[in-house]
Amino acid sequence: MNFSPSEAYFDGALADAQSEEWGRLPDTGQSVVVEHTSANPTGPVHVGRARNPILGDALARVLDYAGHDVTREYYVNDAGRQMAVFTWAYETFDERDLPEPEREKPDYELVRYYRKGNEFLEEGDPEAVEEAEEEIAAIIEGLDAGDEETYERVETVVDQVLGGMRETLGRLPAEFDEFVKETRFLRDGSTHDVVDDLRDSEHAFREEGAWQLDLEAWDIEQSFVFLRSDDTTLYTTRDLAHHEWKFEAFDYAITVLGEDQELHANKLNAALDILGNDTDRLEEVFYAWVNLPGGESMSTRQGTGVDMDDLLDEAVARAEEAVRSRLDDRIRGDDLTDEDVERIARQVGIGAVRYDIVSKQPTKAITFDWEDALDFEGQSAPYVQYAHARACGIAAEADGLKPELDAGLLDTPEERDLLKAIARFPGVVEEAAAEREPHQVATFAREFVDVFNAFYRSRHVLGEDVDDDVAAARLALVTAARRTLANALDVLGIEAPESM
RNA sequence: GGGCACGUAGCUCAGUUCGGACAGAGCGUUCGGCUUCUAACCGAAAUGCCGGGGGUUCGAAUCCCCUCGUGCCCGCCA
Repeated sequence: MNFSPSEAYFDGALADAQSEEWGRLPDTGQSVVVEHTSANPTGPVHVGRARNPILGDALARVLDYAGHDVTREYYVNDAGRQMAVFTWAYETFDERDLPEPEREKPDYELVRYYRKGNEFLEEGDPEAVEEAEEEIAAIIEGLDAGDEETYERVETVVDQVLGGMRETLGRLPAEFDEFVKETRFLRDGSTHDVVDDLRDSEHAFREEGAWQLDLEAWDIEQSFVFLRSDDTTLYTTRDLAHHEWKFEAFDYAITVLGEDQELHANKLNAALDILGNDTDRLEEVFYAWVNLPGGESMSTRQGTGVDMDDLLDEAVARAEEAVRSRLDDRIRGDDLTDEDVERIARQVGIGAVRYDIVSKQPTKAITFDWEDALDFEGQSAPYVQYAHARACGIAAEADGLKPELDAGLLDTPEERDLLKAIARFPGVVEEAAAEREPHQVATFAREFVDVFNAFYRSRHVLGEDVDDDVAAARLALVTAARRTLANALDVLGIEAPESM
């Protein structure tokens, strides 16, 4: 069977793609909360977890383009043992006994206490360690009981560290609509309500003083402890209350998690089911680790790994070098100021890092490699950004020419291929959103550029040998291509420079 | 031991849901292209038992079973 699209299809795509809204789908009326990153506020964001904010942010963006009402949530784990250890360490150790911070930034400054505290607990004098453990336990109990003073002590640490982390994440950029603190569900009593409800369920039992759930019916062999024998709650218990809040506030909830969280997620789902929730409204997107070349994993506690700030700085520095080295043989006469160079370097450098991560299937493990992450040629953000800048260049040189929306004048194979590629974009957004796979948009963007470059090479817009009406139609085509590129990059959270 | 994921050119990866044309890109290698809207680009060449074995099918990278390798998980941690 053979069929081909009608002229109306090409005319429609050409017209629709002139809009800044190109690729956006009609409102679904559905609210979706995308929880991502949610890294414990223990120290600087490192590259080992870089996939979470980049994937999560891109996922939120593609769902937004697909017409959902998206809320981006960072769940702040401020109630666990880690934060109790951190708070104790912060109050106990003297700054004079700590090494110099790697950066003048609160997350780098405070993580020194956290590392020192952990080191002490591992290697310190047993009696002193026991004493410390008592203090730590007191903090956990204070939080669990909703004690205001304890809450404030912990908050002092959490808010400072989180502030530093937010700054780093903002560079990607990964920004959030809500920072939801775990302690909120202790202070409002909802965690303890969950405990009461679970205790009444037919799956609950008590063993060695701890309350737990038998999840055999969900094919989970390990039981789910929801109340310790000392009657304090666990992270997972609080997460149940957290998710009941999500069910209350949103139609749909998606969580971006590392693959190590899968069992936890399954247990959480089963317990939410027991509590009578519609767990079809909850979904997880898992990603595999970013590891270091030697197979070493990145750890905040141990201080191994590459800090995200260092990666981004290096990316921007290399991009600036690339921009400057090209300044001399630029043909286009738009003199770039130092400010322009810096802006472009930032857009290109950070875009390259983002694209490197967002373009791959999240379930595949990545070994971090400086050269690969900072490659500005081939299948990369700069490749797509460059095509966008070229398209902008044509528009900038086209003074006086008015675009003409007439696909009938665009009948060469290169023009037809480009029209078809433009027309595909909304469908790609729809598919990527439905599958929760932002990397499909990255693949589309790269393929789109191949088609655009074929057109760019063979069909000039501005030239003495091009008829005026054809030039006008081609200008409209270039505008549509430019819009497609800009919005595809926008879905991925990558900026589209108008000049490079 | 059990569960989940991954294995496609020297390297990094698309394609696997929903089976269909000689399996596609980029990097690297070899050759070629800036008096023409930006060469961070483009063209050409070489490179593959799609981890292995079996099965289903007219047809399998794709579905099923087995197997090998790698990562992650199997806490009254988060």
